[in-house]
Amino acid sequence: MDMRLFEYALEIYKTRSFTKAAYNLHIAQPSLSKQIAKLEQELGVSLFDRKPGYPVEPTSDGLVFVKQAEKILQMRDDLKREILERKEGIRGN
Amino acid sequence: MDMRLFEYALEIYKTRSFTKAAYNLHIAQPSLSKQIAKLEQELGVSLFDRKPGYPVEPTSDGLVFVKQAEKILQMRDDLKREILERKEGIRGN
DNA sequence: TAAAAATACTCCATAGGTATTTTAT
DNA sequence: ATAAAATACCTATGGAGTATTTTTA
Repeated sequence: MDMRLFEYALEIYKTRSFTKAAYNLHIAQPSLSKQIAKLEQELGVSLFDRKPGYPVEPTSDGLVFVKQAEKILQMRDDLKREILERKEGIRGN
Repeated sequence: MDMRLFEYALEIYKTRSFTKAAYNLHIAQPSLSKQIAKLEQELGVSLFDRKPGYPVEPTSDGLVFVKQAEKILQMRDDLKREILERKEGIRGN
């Protein structure tokens, strides 16, 4: 379960669509479907309800997952930025 | 920058050694060295000071990185556990 | 000279791609 | 009939391995 999957799940949540999410993530739709299917298998729960003709809906597990994923991604980005700041700031310690 | 790298950096921090960390992580020492080198390049900072004959020391950037990495890994594990609990608990929502 | 990390390759697992099929409206 | 997701199969990137060299105390 790595962070790429967090980004994938989050984008599906935001767009309510595998096709749109894949487009925004710059990967092909089947690649995205496969990754999510694998993640759902690994967790043993379904994260999204799909029904052709309707928007993709997160399950209650999916909602928990996506919300926490968002926090974790935020922390990672904060860390990256902090290292950047330390590198460029006037700081010799 | 994915979570595998967080685990790698954390183990080096704990053991103060690439060789011991690689052993604990069940990967070869050169593989670990390569991954850390790549990470350091990506961040543009050095995370660990190596000197043959002395324990590996985290740099100040390395310390910041490792501490935050630890928190992020903890959150990921919490999420995994939470999904598990929801699956197995008496919960129908 | 002995230890630990770095290099230089080789290999393979899997993320990702293309083509097609299925599904529900 | 259509649009979106799933399935089947193929490709290739990069994570990991083995062998070897470098470093410095």
